[in-house]
Amino acid sequence: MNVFAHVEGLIRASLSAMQADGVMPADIDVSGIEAETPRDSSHGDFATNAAMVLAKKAGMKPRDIAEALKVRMEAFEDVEKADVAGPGFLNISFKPEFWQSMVGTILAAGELYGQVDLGKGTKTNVEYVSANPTGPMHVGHCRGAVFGDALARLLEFAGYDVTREYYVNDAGGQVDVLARSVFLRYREALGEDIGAIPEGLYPGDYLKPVGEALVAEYGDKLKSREAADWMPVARAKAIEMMMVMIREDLAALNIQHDVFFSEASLQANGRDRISEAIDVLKSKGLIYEGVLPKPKGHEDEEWEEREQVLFRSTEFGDDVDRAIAKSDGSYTYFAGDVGYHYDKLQRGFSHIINVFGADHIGYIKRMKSAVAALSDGKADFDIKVCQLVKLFRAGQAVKMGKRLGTFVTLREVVDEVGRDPVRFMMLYRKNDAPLDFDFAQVTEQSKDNPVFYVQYAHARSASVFRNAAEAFEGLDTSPDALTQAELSKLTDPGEIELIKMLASFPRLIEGAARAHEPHRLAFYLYEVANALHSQWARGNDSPQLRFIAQGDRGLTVARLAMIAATQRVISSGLGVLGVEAPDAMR
RNA sequence: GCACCGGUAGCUCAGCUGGAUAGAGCACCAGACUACGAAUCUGGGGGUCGGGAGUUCGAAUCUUCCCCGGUGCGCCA
Repeated sequence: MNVFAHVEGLIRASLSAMQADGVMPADIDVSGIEAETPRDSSHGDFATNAAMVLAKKAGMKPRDIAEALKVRMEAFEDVEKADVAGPGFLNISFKPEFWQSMVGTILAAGELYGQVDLGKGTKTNVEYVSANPTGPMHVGHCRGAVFGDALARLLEFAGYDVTREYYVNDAGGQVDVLARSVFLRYREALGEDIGAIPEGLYPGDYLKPVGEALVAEYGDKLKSREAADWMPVARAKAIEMMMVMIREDLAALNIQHDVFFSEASLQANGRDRISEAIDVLKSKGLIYEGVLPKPKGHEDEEWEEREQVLFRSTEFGDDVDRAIAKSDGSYTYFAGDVGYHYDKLQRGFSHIINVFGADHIGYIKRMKSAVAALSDGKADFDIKVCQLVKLFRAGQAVKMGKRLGTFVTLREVVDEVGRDPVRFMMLYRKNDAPLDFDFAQVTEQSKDNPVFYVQYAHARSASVFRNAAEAFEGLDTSPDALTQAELSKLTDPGEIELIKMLASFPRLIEGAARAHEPHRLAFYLYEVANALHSQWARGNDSPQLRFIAQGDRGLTVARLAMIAATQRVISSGLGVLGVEAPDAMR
C-alpha cells in the first residue's frame, strides 16, 4: 500500500464531492493535485497544495477551497485533523492507529513491500558497462557497472520488464589491434623472443594466456600462415577470453547481464541491420552526402574537407550532422550504434536506457537523434552519464594513466574493500556528479561509512530478535505472530516517526524509478537506519522505550513487529542496490 | 569557439521535477555506556543556495545573460 496514493485518493474524492455539491465548478480537472510530506513535521503528516493549484481554474480564493476541503477530509475515519495554513496549504494529520496499522501492512506484504506498478510490464532495455573486450575492467568502468545494475534492479522492483544488455565492440580496428597483440603473445608462447611490445599494440600481460591457449589448440600451425588466416582466429580467441575475464570481473561485483550483444552480429547471418536502419532513415529523408564543417576553436593542421554519407541529426537538436560512412565507404562506429538501436527497437523495447561514462558525453545528442528518428519520437530513450571516479588513498589522489600501465583494475578495488562497500559508495552520489572514492573511508567500520551504518542497523535489529528469544521463554516471533501483534502499543513519537518513514518507501521507489536515480534509495536507507539507531538510543536513556520491554510480552512483540518491518525495508532496499543485509557484523 | 555536467555550511554532498523558517555527514564545542551491540545517540554554533534580470500566490529548483571548475568536440571504437 502506498500511503501517498491513498491520501491523494482521499483528497480527490473530497474535491469531486465538492464539485458534486456545487461548492466548486464541476468542469475543472482535479486530477493533478498531490500530497507530500511537509518539511516541518509539526505541520502534520501530509500537506496538499490542491487549493492553490485549483484557485485560478475555479475562480475562487485558495483559502476558501482549503476550508471546504478541510471539512471533507476531517470526515474520513483515519484523519485526525486538517488545518489550513499559509497561502492555502492544507495540512493533514492521521490518527496513530493509521500509522500503527502500517506495520501490519508492511509485514503482510513481505518482500513485495515497496514494489509498485509504475512500469506496468513495459519492455525495458538497460545497456551498461559495454567496455571494449580488449582487457580487464578498470575502476573507471566500475561506477557505470554498478549504476546500471542498480537501475535495472530498481526498474524491475517498480514493475518494468527489464533486459540487461552489454554491447560487445567486437568489430572494427580496435579488435584487430587486439588480434595482432595476441599473435605476438602466441609467438612468445612458442618460445620466440618477441622483445618489447611495439607502440600501438596492447602490452598487458593478461594477453599471455590467450597466446598460450592458441598454442594449446593449434600448436605452431598458425605461425607460418598469412595474416588473413590467423587474424580471425586470434581475434575470436582473444575476444572470447577477454569476455570471460570481464564476466568474472562483473560477477565479483554481483552483476549479470541477460544479453551480450555482438557488434559484429549486426552484419551476420544474411542480414545487415546497419543498412536496414540506414534505409529507414533514408526513407525519412535524413540521409545525404555532404561535407562537414571544420570544428572551430582548436587548430587542426591535417583537416581536409571530405564528402561522406551523413545523418541529418541537426533535425533533432544535434550540433552538426553526423557521419554514417567514412570517406572510403565503410561504416563509422556511429553507424553500428544506429543499427544496434534499430535492433533494440525491433525487439520491442519501448523504454531504452543507456549508461555512458563521462568520456562519451559528446555522443548523447547524436544517439538521441538517431533513436528519435528511427522510432518517430515514440521510444522513451534516456542516457544516464556517470561522471568520473577519483581514487584517494590516505587523502592522496591515486594517479592513473593508461600509457603508464598504472590504472587500477576493478578487481583490485573489489578485492581490497569488498563488494558491498564498492557498490554502495558508487550509488551514494548522484550519477552525474563526480565521485571521490577513499579507500580508507570505505573500509572503515563507523558512522563515517554509510554502507556500514545501514548494514549495522539491520544487524542490530537481528540482534534484538536473538536477545528477545532469551528474555521471554517460548516467544513466538514468526511472521504470523508478529502480524497479530497489538500494534496499538506503539505510541512513542519516535516509533511513529520510524513507521512514517517506512511508509514512504513505495513512494521513494516510485520517484527514484521514474527519475532513473538509484542514489535516492541509498540516501533513504541511510535515513531509515538513522531513525532506528535514534530510537534504540532513546532506550538507553529511558529503559521503558527499549525494544525488549521487561515483563511485557505484548509490548515487546509489538516492537519486534516494528523492527521486523524496518528490517524488511532495509533488506529490500539494499537488495535493490545489490548489497547484502547481514544479520551480524562481526 | 561550441556542447554537456557541476557550483548549496570550513570540507564532502542531499534537497523527492515549483512549496511553508534550505537539510545531513565530517570537522569544531558540550553531553550520554552497572549496554536490547556506545561500531551508537543527544544538543550547539555555522549559509547573499556562484552573480544579475525575469516568469507567479511562491524559485536552490523553471527562462535568460554572465562568472568559475570538470569533460567532450570531423571518417577511434
